[in-house]
Amino acid sequence: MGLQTDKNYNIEEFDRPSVTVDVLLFTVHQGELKVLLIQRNSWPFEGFWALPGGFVQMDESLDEAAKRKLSEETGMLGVYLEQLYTFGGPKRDPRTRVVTVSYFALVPSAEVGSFESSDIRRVQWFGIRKLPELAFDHAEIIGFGVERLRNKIQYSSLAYGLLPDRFRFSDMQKIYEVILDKKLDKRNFRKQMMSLGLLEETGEKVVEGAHRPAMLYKFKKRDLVIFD
Amino acid sequence: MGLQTDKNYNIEEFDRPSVTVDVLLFTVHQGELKVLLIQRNSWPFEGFWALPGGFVQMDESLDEAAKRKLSEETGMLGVYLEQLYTFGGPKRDPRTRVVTVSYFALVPSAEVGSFESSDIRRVQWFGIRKLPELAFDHAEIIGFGVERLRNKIQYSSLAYGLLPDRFRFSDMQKIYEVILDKKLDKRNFRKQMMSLGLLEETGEKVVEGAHRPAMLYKFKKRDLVIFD
DNA sequence: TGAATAGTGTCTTTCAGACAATATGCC
DNA sequence: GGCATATTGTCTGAAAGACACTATTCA
Repeated sequence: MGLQTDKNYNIEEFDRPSVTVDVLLFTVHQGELKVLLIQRNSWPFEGFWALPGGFVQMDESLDEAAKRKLSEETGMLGVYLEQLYTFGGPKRDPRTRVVTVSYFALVPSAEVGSFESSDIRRVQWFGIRKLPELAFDHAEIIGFGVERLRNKIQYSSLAYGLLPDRFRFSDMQKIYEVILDKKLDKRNFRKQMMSLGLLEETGEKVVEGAHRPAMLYKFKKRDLVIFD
Repeated sequence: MGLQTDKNYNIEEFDRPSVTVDVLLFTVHQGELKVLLIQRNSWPFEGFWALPGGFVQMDESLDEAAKRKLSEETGMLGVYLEQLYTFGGPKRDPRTRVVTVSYFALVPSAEVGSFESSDIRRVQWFGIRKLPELAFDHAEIIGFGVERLRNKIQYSSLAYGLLPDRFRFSDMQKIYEVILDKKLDKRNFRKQMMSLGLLEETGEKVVEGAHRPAMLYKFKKRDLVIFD
């Protein structure tokens, strides 16, 4: 999938790069870490999948641009966004020089499938081990984001963004196991999480199936420090 | 120091931001954490101090731009650079929209004073507690960089960039103490550093003054993983 | 009562932090 | 010998990791 070129496009016509934002939206669903992608419907990389994103407008901050693009392209609102890294190799976009500021976001599994796209392009979640053909350097960006996710989850209450308001301890443990790609010990995991002092019991229980019901927990405050 | 404006400058003439790089060059010198600044000699913020940096050219990567700018403005070569964060508020530069990708670099104290500027502007090190009036949002960028420095030093062999080839344990300890802004215990510090397995004795000793000479140490490999 | 998941405690090892005495060289 | 810095080890408390049994519900 070599880069395409277009003779009608004069790269010298512009003396400054374009600036875009790209958003890595992660979730854990059905035991897999997934990222949201959008299928491109125009050159370049027509038909390839890409991260939601687009040009930064002159009167909005980078954070605002990321929030806006995520909302426009996926319908997601109120998602916590964090700047990840800026990619700016001179050849990463065949149209012109494009510098992209990547962002990183997390949503609970329940949101999967709840987005509404404002245009005809397809929007879909992909397991990070089963990615389709990706446009631009988006494979690299996703790799970078996954790496960051793995690092951060160990030192922050990052899982907050991936869980619904109320959840079972086993739900939370599964999320950690999927991201870290290893089994964790139930007792040690509970000890660690509780020692952070961020969780509280709700008193509610989930009765489902032929086994002891699970207590539901929630994070103590809405204004948590989600990332370090 | 409100933002200045220039009626001759038509902000609407451009539909895309300019992209710059700014380099935070840190060192520890005489018991202080210092950052290198350059005095501006033109509008805007004429006479104010600013981080070395400038526009990214169309055919160079962001990393290359940072390296080039550092070299052009300070004469420093072969310095390890790491991308820090991208600042892109719509009002941060009164000329036009400017998105700046900040970089982070470290040099040993011995390099202080050894730079040569290729133009007339003044280049000078400032202790981070004694900063002059800064241009743009550079105070914020420096604050961000110092924060990152403090965080990283605890989990990486970051001090490598701040030390000369051979150094005493007490040199290294002083650097940690300055950055973390607290006294450390000699014995515990030595234990921790040695347990990383990155240091080795050189066999050389420094004889200077009326006391026991200190052994010189060095980092084991040139191709260290300097940052996590 | 068997199947399935929830929930709990102890022991060991490891790491961080507090803490003080001896070693070496110069004057 | 006195001074200045270098070098070294032990103890304690906290946290991480290994490890197995009991509890609850439903079929």
